[in-house]
Amino acid sequence: MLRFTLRQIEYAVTIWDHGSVAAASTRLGVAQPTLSAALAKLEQQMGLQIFIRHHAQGVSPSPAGLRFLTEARNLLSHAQDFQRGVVAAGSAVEGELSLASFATIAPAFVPPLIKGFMSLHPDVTLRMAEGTQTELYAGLRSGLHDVALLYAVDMAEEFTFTPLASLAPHVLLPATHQLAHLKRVPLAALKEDPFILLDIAPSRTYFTRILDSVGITPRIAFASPSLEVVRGLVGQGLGYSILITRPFGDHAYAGEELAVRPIAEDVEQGVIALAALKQLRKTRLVAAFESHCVQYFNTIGAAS
Amino acid sequence: MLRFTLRQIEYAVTIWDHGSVAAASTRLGVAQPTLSAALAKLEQQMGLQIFIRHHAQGVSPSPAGLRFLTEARNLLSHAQDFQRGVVAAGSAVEGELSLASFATIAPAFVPPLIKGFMSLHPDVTLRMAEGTQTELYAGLRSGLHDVALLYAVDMAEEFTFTPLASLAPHVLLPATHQLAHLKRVPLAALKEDPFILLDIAPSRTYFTRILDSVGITPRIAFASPSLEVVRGLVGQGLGYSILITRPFGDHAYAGEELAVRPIAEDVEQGVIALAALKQLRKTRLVAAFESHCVQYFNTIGAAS
DNA sequence: ACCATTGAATTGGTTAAATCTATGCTGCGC
DNA sequence: GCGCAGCATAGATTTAACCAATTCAATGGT
Repeated sequence: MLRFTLRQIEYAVTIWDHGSVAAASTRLGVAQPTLSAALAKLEQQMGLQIFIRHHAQGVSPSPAGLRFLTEARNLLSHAQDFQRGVVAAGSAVEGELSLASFATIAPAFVPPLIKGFMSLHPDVTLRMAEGTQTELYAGLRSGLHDVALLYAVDMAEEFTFTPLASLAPHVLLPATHQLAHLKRVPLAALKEDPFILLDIAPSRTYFTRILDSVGITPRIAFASPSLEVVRGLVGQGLGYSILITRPFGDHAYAGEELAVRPIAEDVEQGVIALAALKQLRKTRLVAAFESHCVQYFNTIGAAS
Repeated sequence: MLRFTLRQIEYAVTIWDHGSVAAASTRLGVAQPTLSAALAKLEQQMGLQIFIRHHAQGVSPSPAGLRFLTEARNLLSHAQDFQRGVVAAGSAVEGELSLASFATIAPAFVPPLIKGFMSLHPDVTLRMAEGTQTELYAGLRSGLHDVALLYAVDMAEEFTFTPLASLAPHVLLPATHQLAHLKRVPLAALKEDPFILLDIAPSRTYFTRILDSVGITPRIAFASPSLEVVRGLVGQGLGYSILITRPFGDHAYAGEELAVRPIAEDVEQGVIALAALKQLRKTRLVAAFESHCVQYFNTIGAAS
């Protein structure tokens, strides 16, 4: 158990600096007896006499007290530095921000987002992570991440969601497909085609829900958790797919040309949101990042 | 003003270590609501949420809280180290001891004293100083020295004195003096000789008091604050002196032979004592040094 | 030699803080 | 769904911090 308080240390060091209890009391804004009693108690708890009292001439440190006070001042500085750091972390936009992002969202949006944010707030260190929706939620719950960039589905009560953008899914066809010449492809026309599923939670349920909404029960030929593998399979002519994420250049990894077409039907859009734990009080840093995200997605006009 | 207490820090770190308020409360020996309230207050004062509460599953640090706790643990360790140091300084025989000594006492007694003490307590650092009686008293009063080795004269109420040895003064004559052949020299026989005075406070008053006690008003031919100068003057045949300190080999600096003789009359002895400030609570180190001094002077049989 | 001044300690009473016991509330596992 | 685990709240009590007024001791000026 600690036998002293920081306040006692602060008092003792101030008395040392002023060479007098009375002078220190005005400096600290407390009454002189308060200091006198606090000092006496500190000395008693430490079992060490710190000051020699000179009647009507203040006090001066004893030899042992001098060593005590020197170390005490170190400790006090440490405490003050600590507080400065904490106050800064809570009130200024600086420190460390842990951002997690859904795997298919990350490549397109995270780089420009953090570039913009870092240029606004150069003192911020960003820590990044990717994962499935389940991992992101677990990470928020456990305090691993401050915020997560994800699709606004499976939204539990315990999180707050700030909608950032609404993205339309598109149909992905081999360039050689007979419907590839259409500006907009009706899903109904693909009813009999083999379907290639991007199989990550929650994308899996989202895409099947879309097909269900237009009355299609897909014939799932392949399923892969990798976006690029799905695109490659489509490129090989093995079926069609529905995706939201659209990498630059409509070619698969191996180079096969792909046809990317809007869906003719009116289907549910994918809403990208920034999620955070509801019970967690927002730091200024998190608030700043959140508003930067909103502003960024407004700028690129992704919200439809 | 500091916005936290060491106790709050201690509580927060313990909660972190146990991952639970309840577990930490049993560990700390306080009730669970105490911790709950203390934590809530700390978070409020810091303007920062430190822990995420998981219902029925304890708590875990938030991202910002983790940084807070890491720094907080540092501060706590610092405080604990500090306390360990202070407790050790108060209770163990180690640390620093500031010893002042009267100039004519120092050369003969301080070296063997500190040699013996250091071999008993190797962890002690000794700081030494010399001075006149006035300077020694001032040094004790101001906290410059823990203890002072001096003659027990001018003993003010504010000091404690531990008598260590009682030393008889001796007469110092030129070897060629007509009384030099006597085993014991009566001061009365020197009534008309010129007197050479060691002129340091309080030696001056001590020696004149001795002469006064045997009915002599000395004819002071010379006075010097230096022991070796006095001995040299006697060696030159310029008079006699009375001294307590007796360097090895009865020769002056320049080599003249001196006759050192006991005083025939019964005169006041010089009492060497260890003085300390009465109002200053003794540390264990000071007490150990004091008893070592007593024991050392007993051993050499200097107390008569 | 006296007296005013300075500065620490003491006293008594008040307010704020820390802590306790008892109880309520909420999600998790069986 | 029901019990259990674990944090939060409420009310009461003890403890600590603080202040105003006073006392006491030593210094310095007249």
